[in-house]
Amino acid sequence: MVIFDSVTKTKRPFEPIKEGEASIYVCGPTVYDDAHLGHARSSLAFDLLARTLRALGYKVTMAKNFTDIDDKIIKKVEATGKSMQEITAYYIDRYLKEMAQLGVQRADIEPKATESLDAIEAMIQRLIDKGFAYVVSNGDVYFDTSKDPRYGEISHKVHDDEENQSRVAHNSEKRNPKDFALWKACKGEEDICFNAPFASGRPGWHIECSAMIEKYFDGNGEYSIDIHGGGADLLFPHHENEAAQSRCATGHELAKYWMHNGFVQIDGEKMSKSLGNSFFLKDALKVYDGEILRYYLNSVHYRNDFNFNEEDLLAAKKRLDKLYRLKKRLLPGKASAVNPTFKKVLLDAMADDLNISVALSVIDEMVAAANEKLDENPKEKALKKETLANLEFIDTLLGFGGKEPYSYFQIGVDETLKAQIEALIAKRTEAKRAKDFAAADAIRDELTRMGIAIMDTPEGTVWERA
RNA sequence: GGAACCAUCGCCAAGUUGGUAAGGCCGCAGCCUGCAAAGCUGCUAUUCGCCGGUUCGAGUCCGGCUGGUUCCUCCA
Repeated sequence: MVIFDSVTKTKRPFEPIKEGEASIYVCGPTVYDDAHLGHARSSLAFDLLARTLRALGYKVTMAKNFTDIDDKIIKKVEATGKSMQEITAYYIDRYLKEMAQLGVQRADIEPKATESLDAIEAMIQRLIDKGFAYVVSNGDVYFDTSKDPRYGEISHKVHDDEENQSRVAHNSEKRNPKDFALWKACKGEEDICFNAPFASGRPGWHIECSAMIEKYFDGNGEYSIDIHGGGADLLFPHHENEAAQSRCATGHELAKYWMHNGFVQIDGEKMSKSLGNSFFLKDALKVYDGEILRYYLNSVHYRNDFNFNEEDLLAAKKRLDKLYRLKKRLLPGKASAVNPTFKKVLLDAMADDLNISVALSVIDEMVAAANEKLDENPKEKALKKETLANLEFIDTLLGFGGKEPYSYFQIGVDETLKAQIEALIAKRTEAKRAKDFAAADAIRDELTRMGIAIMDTPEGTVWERA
């Protein structure tokens, strides 16, 4: 496995800190609102990472946190009158359900800030004790970036204090402009606060992740985890700050590899709520099946920016359709063993920093080759069984193609409509038998108007939702 | 203002060590079909934003320009 490390900006061979294992921590969402397409993309990208590493034989432990203490959540509490727990539990539940629709496997560890306060406080205390952090008059605790000579190495940000000074002038008690809050002291009665030795208050955003990683991963004395992931926007300041805190608190580096996924745009425009475009994942899921969205969102390399639009989505759907049409030709039957060459080529592609484009092209070629052979000899049992096994492998590695093909093509068609369609097809088959092609074509037109496409096969007429 | 990344066929998109452009969508022709659809076959960039340079040879390296995105503030 080769991974593009955002810190060195090069592809580096994956050499885990513990032989045969892979520890991954991905920054999850702050749960104050519904998940958007960007969350989906990040989630999907690291799902692919975990699946690939598992397929390569690594024992993967993946953690994805929920930030459930945050200013935006507090604002939502104030705006809705609901409790913080109600709000965060609601959005966590929705997030998990929507990601499940995309075929994202659950993380092995899903830590929450509210459940990690002990670790957070301990780490802050350690930083204070070691002189890397300081408490100011109101009880806020800041990390002293000047005490960490390696601060800036993750994001390659140059210290340009002069310029930044003006921006953060109001934080007068900060010793350096780049210092950031580890703990925010309670401001008023209505604030949501937790007790801590330094002051009643709540943790800063960055410390959560550092503390959770220390809590759940042992590391090897040199690094705490193998891979730290997240959106490209998190590189600075979030990951820079995480790295600094952990480095100073533990004496070793946080992660051996850093991976960052690219951004999602919609129809060429920056994704924002004000645009009113299908910003939320839930809206996209109303229109498109999760599996298609998964295929589409994963069809572009995770580091590239992604321009979400209907035309491309449709092209992606057609590619997936082809795979399922092949699957129709293979059933009923049982899978034998995956073709070793196919497996190797597919895995090699994914092992190259998740080269999904090559992986998908390998699949397309496999599908075409199988169709060709089946055209020649529709009853080739060994081929059918092997192809079925190939499809199973694709499902395990990439998370699509696992459905029963007829149901895939009939998503959103209820039983009544189904019966109606099948009755029409039966009528058409009768008309065809009687060589009444005008009547047969009229029925086909009617089905087309209903959004149903039909195709005649040696085994009879089958239909799909167009 | 500072920094990073990107720019390949009508559209999406691959292309570590420079060696002569994957795959998909669309389109065209053919096979198959009562006709279609589906599937298959063939065709579809002498060319990789522009201008220079290095080299026997560059999409791939270097410099400049143009265009786009991102980060420097909460953000996947």
